Amino acid sequence: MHLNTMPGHMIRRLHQISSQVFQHRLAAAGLELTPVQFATLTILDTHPVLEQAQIAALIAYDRATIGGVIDRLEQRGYVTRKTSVRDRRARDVSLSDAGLKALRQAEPIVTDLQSEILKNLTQSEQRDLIALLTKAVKDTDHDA
Amino acid sequence: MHLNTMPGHMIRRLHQISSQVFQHRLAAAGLELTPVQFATLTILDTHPVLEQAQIAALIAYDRATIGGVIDRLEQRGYVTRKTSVRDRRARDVSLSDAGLKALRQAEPIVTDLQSEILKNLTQSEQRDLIALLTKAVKDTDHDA
DNA sequence: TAGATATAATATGTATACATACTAAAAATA
DNA sequence: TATTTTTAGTATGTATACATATTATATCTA
Repeated sequence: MHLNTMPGHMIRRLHQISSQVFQHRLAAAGLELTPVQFATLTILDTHPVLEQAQIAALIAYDRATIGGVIDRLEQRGYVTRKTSVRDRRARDVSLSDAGLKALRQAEPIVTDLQSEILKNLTQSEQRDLIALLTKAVKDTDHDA
Repeated sequence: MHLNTMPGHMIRRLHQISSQVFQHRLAAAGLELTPVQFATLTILDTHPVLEQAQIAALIAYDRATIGGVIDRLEQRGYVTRKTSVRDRRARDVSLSDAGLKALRQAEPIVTDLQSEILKNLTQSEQRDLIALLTKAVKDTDHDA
């Protein structure tokens, strides 16, 4: 059994590299945002108010995990959370001014670091990989 | 900022799909092995004895994480661990009979599930993706 | 509309994943 | 060889990641 021929193994390793580059680059810029936290802030930037379940759906996440992510973002003052008037089970989450500021600081760094994740590939290969990843992830149903 | 054009985000999502397919397929077969546990057993299958640091290096892992993985594999009787005679800091890890048996049961399922992870891609696209992943992960130094 | 079903979020438990600090032991070097 | 540096593993703390169970609230349906 050769791990290096198994996409699952290679995907795990690239994900690992990706997370590390992200964390290190942001830390080097004095920011402390995880990839998931960044994704959450990004989604909230284009949707003024979202319930946690909607955030989970938009960035393809588990509801339980998102709860913790929002907890930490709220503690740091990056998002606000209040019970929805429409549905008292739901919590309306919004980006705060501080959250927007952090997001704007992070954006150029995150854009920049993408090519570092794929620095072993040529520009053309990077485009190919992104296209393949996009198609691979395209939502038919991997869960069915 | 569009998450869907960022390799980091797409890689995270594909990794997520990959982990879920792995977990569900193995559970459906009555086996409870995580991707990392499987990778560890696989490496030990081709190396009779390995120190934890060597395992970490071979499957590209953190030493602290591997410690926990080995703990759980040892608890379940899949590996044995004893202090190295050559270096009293190190622990020699080996596959047990039970571990080998679990590995042999898991192997065909894991081989099988790889194509399910990439089921949105054609055979040719799957090959292209694996080639690109291999090159992307190729060890120059992402950590430097 | 009452009872069944579904859903939003939380709580709990397990397993990565990694940084940092720590201990013990080995290796390097002055 | 004494001292410094490095290394192997563990401990601790934070943050995903997800399964399962629970609670509160909506929604569906008989």
